[in-house]
Order: sequence, then structure tokens, then C-alpha cells
Amino acid sequence: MVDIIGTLQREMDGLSRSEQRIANIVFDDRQFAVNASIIELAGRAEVSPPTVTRFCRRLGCQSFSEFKVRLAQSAFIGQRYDEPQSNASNAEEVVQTILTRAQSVLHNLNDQLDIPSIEQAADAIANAKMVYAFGSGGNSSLFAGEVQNRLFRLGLRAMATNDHSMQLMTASTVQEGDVVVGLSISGRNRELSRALEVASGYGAKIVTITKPQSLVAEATDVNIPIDLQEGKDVLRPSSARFAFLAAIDVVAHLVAIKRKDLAIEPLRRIKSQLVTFRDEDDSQPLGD
Amino acid sequence: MVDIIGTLQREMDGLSRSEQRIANIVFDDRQFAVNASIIELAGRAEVSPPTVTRFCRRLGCQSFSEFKVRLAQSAFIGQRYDEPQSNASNAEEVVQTILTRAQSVLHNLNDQLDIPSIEQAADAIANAKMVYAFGSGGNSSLFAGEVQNRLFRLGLRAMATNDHSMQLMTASTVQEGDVVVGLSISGRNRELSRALEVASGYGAKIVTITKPQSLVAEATDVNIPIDLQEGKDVLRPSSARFAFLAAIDVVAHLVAIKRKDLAIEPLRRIKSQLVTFRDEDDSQPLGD
DNA sequence: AAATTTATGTAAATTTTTTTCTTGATGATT
DNA sequence: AATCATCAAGAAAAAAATTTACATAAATTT
Repeated sequence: MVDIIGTLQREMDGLSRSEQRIANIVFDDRQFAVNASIIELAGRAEVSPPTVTRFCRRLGCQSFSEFKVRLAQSAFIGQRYDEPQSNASNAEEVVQTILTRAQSVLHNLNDQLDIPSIEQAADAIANAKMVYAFGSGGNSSLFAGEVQNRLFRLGLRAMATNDHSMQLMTASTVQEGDVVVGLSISGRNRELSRALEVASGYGAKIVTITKPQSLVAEATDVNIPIDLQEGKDVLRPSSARFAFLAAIDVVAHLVAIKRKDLAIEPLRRIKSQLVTFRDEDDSQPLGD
Repeated sequence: MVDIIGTLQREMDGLSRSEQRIANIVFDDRQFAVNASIIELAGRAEVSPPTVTRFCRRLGCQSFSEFKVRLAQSAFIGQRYDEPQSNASNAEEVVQTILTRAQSVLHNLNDQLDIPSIEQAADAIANAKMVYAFGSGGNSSLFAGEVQNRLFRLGLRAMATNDHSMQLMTASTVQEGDVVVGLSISGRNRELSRALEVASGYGAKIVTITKPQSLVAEATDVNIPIDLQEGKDVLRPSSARFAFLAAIDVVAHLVAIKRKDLAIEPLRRIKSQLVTFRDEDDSQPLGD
């Protein structure tokens, strides 16, 4: 299943002028594009229907209707992927901006995520004796916490630290078979990189999620690269968080699959504790 | 956004025999149904094309192609919602699944977010003397941390706690003008609800992000309702997190706008500390 | 059992989409 | 600068898909 919007963005340069006009309409108003007939779409793009057909073919679709189906399947609602410099001032606009940006980050991530490194990371973690998650500075400490939160449920021993000194000390105690997960948005966390090197020296496997070619990425056995520019608006919360959380989700989910039989029992136990302790509804997610 | 598969399941009884044959094919082989022409679909169901058209109309679609589009839209999500474990076994599919789900959660959130309550929450927080963020249990404690992480940057005094006893004790110390932010996915956190009531009794304003009509939502001055069902797959990470983080983002961003002049200086200070302490690149998000 | 409603197919009409063919533009080569 | 090749894009025709209108069969009600 290929992501048609991603394909379109990639192919954008190779399109002729008329085809780019069509593409822009598709980007701007997916709602319309999905529901329009070839004639309506052609009309709005001020091109002829055959041009639309050719446009679809160029994107690897066999027909216009196949294109529409694929477009409909790419469930992304983000209206515009280019950063609209936000001068959002009322709540409604802020909601739109934040949600669109979050979706757009996830969308970019889709093209960017490096499958082989994710597989390797999940493999290493699934077989780890102990997993340490290191991250500091608000965002990355949150990620580290999230790694722990995800993994302990799967019956793995996991511990998160956001304290540089603790990271360094912990790194000195690792054993063969342990995995250290290093998290950094910028990749410029010198203390983290030092801790990872120490842990590596003592035989731990180092998995990171960070900016490629960065300091932290260097100190790594497996890096899952994430490279997203943040906008300039200092007031705007950083949306890289969504990307990191999604990446952690993906790895955790893969670990869960790999550990399936090992993971079910701890999950069942956690759940039964929560349910008997709190209330009878068991359709809730694990852990509030 | 209407879920055509859900509609179909509900309407099943009201369908004629021929129409049920069509419905079964749609259920059994969505892949086929989404890509087939009306003639192919009619052929496979052994009915005539007009019967298919009538079938689409009965489901509230204006035409066959509208039906296909709606099916395609729900098919993608549906496949993954229905049988996530069987489907997602390799890394690529897991990536698709997680990202699609996250996006679809954000999409739902867009329809669901209650603007007035967000405005009120942001107002209360922007003018708070002190903000406490309470949440427990992995996910919500992460949210509480996030609230703190967002707000202290804006020059607000903020403190997050995930410890029930601490929440209760803290609640006893609040003063007029303080805001307590309560976070819970399920809304069934009895200890949290008690702590909120205590804090309310001592004059704090209570803001929550939680499921509407829930225990926690009751104990509230302003609730931002979030109500998302989680899938059944216990192995699958809960994607409600994306919704909560987005909601927190929105509120924090609004607070930032409301406090603009007050917020710029703390942000500048944090940034200059980080930059001089760490390195020269100042295009990075605040706090790794 | 007759009358009425409902379901469904056939055939025609309409709409949509694709193919074919032509024109005009652009650019490289002599 | 003239010629040729290539490509983009539309017009018109052809094909395909879809819908409408109508007719008949089946089911249900009276």
C-alpha cells in the first residue's frame, strides 16, 4: 500500500505545469479532489480531462478512479503541508494549526522512517536483559519516560533516567545483553553521548532516536534517524514530539509483536490488577 | 466523517436479499469492492448494476462512486482497526498502522475539541498564580509532566505530580488564584477526583482534560472533553496519547499567546542559557 | 385470491472516462 | 536560422461506466 500523497510530493518536480496545477488542487482541497469527477477536477485546474488521466498514470495509478480510491485511502486530512506561518490568535485557529502541523509531522515521518533501523532496534530491545532509556531536557526526558512506560508492560525490565549524573553512573553498571536507548531531538546532547559511549564500552547495545549525523547518532549501534525542522515561532510548542512518540510507538509495537507470547501474560496481570483495583470496565487503555 | 462500514452493519437488517449479497462481498473483500467497477461488483454479487446503485443510495450515498470513496476512506482505517495484529506483522505495516491511527485520532479530535472550554482553560491558566498538574498511571503522568514542561517556559509557576498522596497533600495547600489541571484518559481515577475536590474546596480553579461525564469531569470547573475509544488489541500502544498531547499543545499555545509579553522574556532566558551552555546553534527547539 | 407494495432486471439514456489524433511549443542539432 | 525531435495538452471520437425509466416478478397485505 503506497501513500499517494507522499508519491505526489516526491514526483512534484517531474510534473508538467498543468499537472502541477492539478496537484495543487489535490493538496489544497483533498475533500474536493476525492469527490470530484474527472471533468470537475479538470475544470477547476483549467486543464482538459485527458491531462488529468495522464496525471494519474504518472503517479502510478492505472485509472482516474484508482487514483481517487488511493487518495481517499490516504487518510491524511492535513490541508496544507507547507508551514503556514502561524499568526493564529483565536482558539479555533490554534486548534487548526496545531493539529495540521502534528499531522504534517506524522506525514513527513512516514517518508522518513528508516525501516531497517527500526527492525534492528526492535530486535535488540525485544531480546534485551535490561533496557535503560536516557533523555534529558523536557522533551527527551518525556520520551525516555515513554520508552519505559511502553516496555515494562511487555515484561521487559526498563528504567528511564533524565538525570545526567545518573545516566553516567547507570552507564557504568550495564552488562552484556543490556540495551541503552538514547533520545535527543537535536542530537547535540554531549552528556548523553558520553553516557552512551561509556555504556557501549561496558558491552551494552546502543539504540538511539535522534538527528542523523549528530553527536548522539555517532555514539550508536542502531540509530533511528529523525530530522525535522522546527518552525521559527518561539511560542509554538515543538511538534517534533509527535514524531518521536510515533517512532517510539512503532518500535514498542514491533517489540510487542516479537515478544508476543512473553508479553501477553504481563499485560494480562497489569490489566487484572487495574480492573479489580479500580473498577469493572476493562475496555480502557492500560494505565490511565 | 461518517463511517460507512458502521452504517452498513447497522442497516444490514433493512436490506433486501440482493443488497445483503452485495454487503457481504463488501465485508468479505473490501479490497475488491473498493477497486471494482459497478459492473464487476454487481457481477460478483450476481445482481444487476442498478441494484448496486440502489444499495449505495440506501446507505446514504448519492452515487456509486461516492460509496466507493467512503468505503475507501473507512476501509483503510477499518482494516487496521479490525484486525491489527494479523495485518501488522512487519515493520512497514506497523509504521503505516501507527501513523495512520495517530493521524486519524488527530482528525477525530478536530471535530471533537470544544473551543469554548479550551478558551476558558487557557484563560484560567494564563492568569494563574501557580499551576499544579495531576495525572497518574503512565500515560496521564506523562501528560502532567508535559503540562509542566510547557508552562514553566512561559514564566508560569508549574509543578506536576503523579503521586496520589502528593496530589492530595498538594491539593490541601493550594491558594485562591491557583489552577489545578487534572488529566485522565478514562476519567475513572477516583484518587485524582478526590484531590481535585479538595483543591476546589480550598479555592483553586480546576481544569481537566478527560472523558466527558466521567468521575474526573464531574469534579471540574472547566473540562476539555476528550472521548476516544481505544481498539481491542492489548498489544497496541494507546493512541489517545496523541490526542491529549495535541490538546495540551493547543492550550499551552493559547496561554503563550495570552501571556505574550510575559512569556517572551523567560523563553529568551532559557534559550540563552541553553545556547551558551551547550552550543551555538539556536535554531533548535527549546529543551531537548 | 386479489390488490398492493416491494424488489429486481432490461434496455435506453446519460454521464464519465479513455483513446486517438492533431496542433503548437520548446529545444537541440546541424 | 532552418530542420527535426520531443513533449505537452486539447479536441473529438470511442468506449466504458453509471444512472434512469420502465416493466415484470416476487412478496406481502388485505
